[in-house]
Amino acid sequence: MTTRTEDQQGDAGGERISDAEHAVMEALWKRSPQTAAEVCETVCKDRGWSMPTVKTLLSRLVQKGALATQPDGRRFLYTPLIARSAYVGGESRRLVDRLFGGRAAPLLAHLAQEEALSPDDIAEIERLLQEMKK
Amino acid sequence: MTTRTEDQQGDAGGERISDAEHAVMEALWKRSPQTAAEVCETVCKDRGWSMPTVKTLLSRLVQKGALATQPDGRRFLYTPLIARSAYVGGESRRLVDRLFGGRAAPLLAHLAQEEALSPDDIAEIERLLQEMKK
DNA sequence: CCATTACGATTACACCTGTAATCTGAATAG
DNA sequence: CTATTCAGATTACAGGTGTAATCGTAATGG
Repeated sequence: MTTRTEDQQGDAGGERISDAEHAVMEALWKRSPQTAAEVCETVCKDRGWSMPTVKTLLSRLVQKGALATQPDGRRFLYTPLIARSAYVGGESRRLVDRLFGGRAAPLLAHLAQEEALSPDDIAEIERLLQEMKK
Repeated sequence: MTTRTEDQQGDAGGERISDAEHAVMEALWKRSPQTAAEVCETVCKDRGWSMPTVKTLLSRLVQKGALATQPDGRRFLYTPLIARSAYVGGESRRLVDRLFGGRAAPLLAHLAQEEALSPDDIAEIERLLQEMKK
């Protein structure tokens, strides 16, 4: 059973994580726990956000069960509840299911056509395949 | 330059195509041109939609520049303006950029871990890589 | 003890999306 | 010529998303 109909990108809570929220998650996957201010430090630059925006996103992520909060005096420390690999795996599967009927090979073909594959990528993929076959 | 900052999934119009809209596009990529009724024939079953829903999606897609209309008596014939390969390529690139820093190899690794790669897939990917190296 | 700060919580609000019902005008049946 | 039908257009409306301002409260400086 390679194709899975039900989507479920990260389990924990099962709620979908939006694009903006994802940026916040990335910051916390890179390092955690962090305070809201620290997260902002990381993402506000890149995305042109202000603190309130980050606060909102953090709250929504907590609601969605994607982050845990741990009180630290007057503030919160935020920690991811879903692993990056779970999220990434889920999103990848979603794409492959939606666009390629669940088959990864056509995806690779497209990436190749789009020149998204460098020679290094090709070498690395071959290495991966070798390992997989073992 | 493997990583592209600007997103641009299908060019024509540049507007993003939503999930529901994508289902309609698929029907028209499979065969075109088609009338709204014909499209509904294809998708209403699968998605549990009614005609009005399909009409709305078709209209939005026309607005977004993803579909062309060609009057046929009282009704319209709809034809995709963006190629499926362009859409699929764009979406794939978006995912790879967003989650894997633009590198395809880690994506493959994840698909492998998630067991989304069958032995057939692996064989086919190897074949693709061989061709690419030529 | 009081004024200011620094947080998280609440509220805001416009746009997008999913999902339709209703309107309007033209073709067609009688 | 008129009533019905059928197509696209307009409107609807709740929930999600991006992006924030404001509120309430607890700590902190003086």
